[in-house]
Amino acid sequence: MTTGTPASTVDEDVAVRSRDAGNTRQLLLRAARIRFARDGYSATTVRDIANDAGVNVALINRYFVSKEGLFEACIARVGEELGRPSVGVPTVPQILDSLTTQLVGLPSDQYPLQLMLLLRSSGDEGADRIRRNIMRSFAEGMAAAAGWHAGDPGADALLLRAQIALSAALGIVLLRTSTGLDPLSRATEDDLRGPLGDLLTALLGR
Amino acid sequence: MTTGTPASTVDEDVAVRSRDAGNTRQLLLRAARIRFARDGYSATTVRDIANDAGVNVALINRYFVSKEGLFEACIARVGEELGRPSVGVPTVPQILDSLTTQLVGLPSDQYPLQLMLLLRSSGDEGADRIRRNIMRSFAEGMAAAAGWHAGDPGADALLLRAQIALSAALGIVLLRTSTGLDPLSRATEDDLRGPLGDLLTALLGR
DNA sequence: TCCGGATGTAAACGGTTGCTGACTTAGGAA
DNA sequence: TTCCTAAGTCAGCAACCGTTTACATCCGGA
Repeated sequence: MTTGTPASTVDEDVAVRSRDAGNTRQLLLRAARIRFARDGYSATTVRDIANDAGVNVALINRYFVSKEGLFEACIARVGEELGRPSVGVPTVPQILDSLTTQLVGLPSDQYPLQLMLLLRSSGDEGADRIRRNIMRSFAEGMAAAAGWHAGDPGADALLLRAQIALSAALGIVLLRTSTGLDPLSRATEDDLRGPLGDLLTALLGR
Repeated sequence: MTTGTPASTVDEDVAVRSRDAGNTRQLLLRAARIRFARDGYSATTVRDIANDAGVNVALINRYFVSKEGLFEACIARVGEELGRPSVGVPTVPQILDSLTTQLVGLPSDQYPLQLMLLLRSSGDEGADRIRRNIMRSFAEGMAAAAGWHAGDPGADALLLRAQIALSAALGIVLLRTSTGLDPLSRATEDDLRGPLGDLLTALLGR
């Protein structure tokens, strides 16, 4: 059952040196991201990842210590790429824009890898802590658009609403990718923007 | 890593006959539901389930053919219990009520098992089809509250909104149970009703 | 009372898992 | 050219996976 659909063996980066530790690390990371995001942690085997990356299995343990370590590196990379802080407090429409694009996936990838990875858990405390921190800051960014600011006492209600909005986004990603539920799974970015806009303003205000 | 926290070995039903196929089937189903819901399909082992149920492992294959078969039986039971058709078309407030209670879990269970199971996939086509059908009819029930009725041409937008509402509910369940994200994970039914009500009316109208 | 099917048990099967250690090989520094 | 280290290979381990098989045991109907 394991192998399944290969995650489109990564073969970009022409003119690579034949022996380049940094490059093989990247190859492993890219392949692992896709596998973990698409199939989940425990359904993914290290041999699958190594095959997709075109790399020997043992190198996973060399460069990432363990399967857990590789997963944690994937999650951490999501934190870096998703956590690029936009200068200043974003507005609700800005949040809507970035969310909808993240939600259908960047055109370069065929999956919204970042958000899909956020849905996955390995059960390991290290990776889960990173994941939680990403979500926390993500939600705080959304709450800030509604007037919330850090350390604000008694404003849990606003933070809760932002976290609910985040839940909705992740739920949409999950149902779009892991079920064939129509019209949701076939909906385009434009189809989603309207309902999602209503959802956001209802939770966070105009 | 597998065994983990035991899923509170099921020991209800006093005065059971010592050898009762129907009863052991139920024991296996209850234990499996908790494991699958809490840990996911591939992270759950048949030995875990059998231990929790206090039953020999081989009986899983006897009564459910395979691990897949057991999972499919769990999903099907969700369909039965969740799909109890309320007479007539529900109103949005009624949907809100049933959704919030389902969302925090029935007081008898410590988890919202029904919705958590809906989040899980085994990759098997049989179980996934059942899952999809449950979600479809669930979303159609919600859309009906907003005036949608089956076969309505061009009303995909309304069905899409209902499916987004369902996504939101499932996303909330996922984040509440699989991450320690506060205040969301500690929110009570009352805390959730307000934001969730706004969300529903924004998507489906009053 | 006896028997036969239903129910439960124990052990093992082949395959897969993550991981390791001993090894070869490439490629730059001397 | 030589040599040493980083990078990659290979075979295999021990544990675990889902499943099967052969066997024990119970219990209701004859």
